[in-house]
Amino acid sequence: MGLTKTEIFTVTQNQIAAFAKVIGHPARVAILEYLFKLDRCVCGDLVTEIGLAQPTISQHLKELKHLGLIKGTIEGTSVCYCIDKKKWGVMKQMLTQFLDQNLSKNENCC
Amino acid sequence: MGLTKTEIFTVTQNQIAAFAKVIGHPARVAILEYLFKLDRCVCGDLVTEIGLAQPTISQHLKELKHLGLIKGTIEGTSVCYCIDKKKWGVMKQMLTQFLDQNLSKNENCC
DNA sequence: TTAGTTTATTGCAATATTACGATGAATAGT
DNA sequence: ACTATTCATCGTAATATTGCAATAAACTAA
Repeated sequence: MGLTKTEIFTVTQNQIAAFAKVIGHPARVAILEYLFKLDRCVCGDLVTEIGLAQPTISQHLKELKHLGLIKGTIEGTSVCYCIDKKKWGVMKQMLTQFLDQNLSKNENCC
Repeated sequence: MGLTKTEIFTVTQNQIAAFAKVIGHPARVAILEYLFKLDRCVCGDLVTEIGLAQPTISQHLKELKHLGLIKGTIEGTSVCYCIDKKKWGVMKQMLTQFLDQNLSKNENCC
């Protein structure tokens, strides 16, 4: 069907999945890394930096914006994007907690 | 096209995306959480626990296994799954490093 | 106003993902 | 051998994602 049955999972499980999903594409990873590297609002040069067509980049930015991970401010003809640090912190907390589940208790298995 | 252009990204970017992608579905989040909760090999009851049809669960397990996050050992008629702690550690390290990018340097932006 | 610049949106094609019924393969118990 | 159980695979339908050309929208500068 291609349609995720979100209703049978918890809110937290769906949120973790949503955050992870948006990172689950190398173009979006590259965009986020670039925004972090410059550590300022980036106006325009994302298309040449990443190497995908402008509509494609725009679409990836839209998804990142939709989750709130980046925010864009209009600056003349161009739009400047940067990380939303608050939302990034929320994501980091959720994913870290998921990744930090205890690995060690049981050693006599597998 | 529906086809990711992996060749224009770095190996690390693709790996981060691949790990994140597999977590990017609530069923797989639920499966992993359940395996952690029990902290032992789980034989069989994943289907009833998660609430999706058996072929669907089997497919999600296959993806988790393909990335090496879980391993399954045949135990009579059933197959027992558990977290591959070593691989989990690798993923945790990669994603944590990505999430820990410095947020603080520049405060006079956005 | 006109032309140039930059980003968003639309429309489309190709591929991927999600889900499940039906079936197959392997084993255990009788 | 027969049956039941469990998991994997196949086939299929529905939806989602990725990518880009074409176009629109919004602003700047002359």
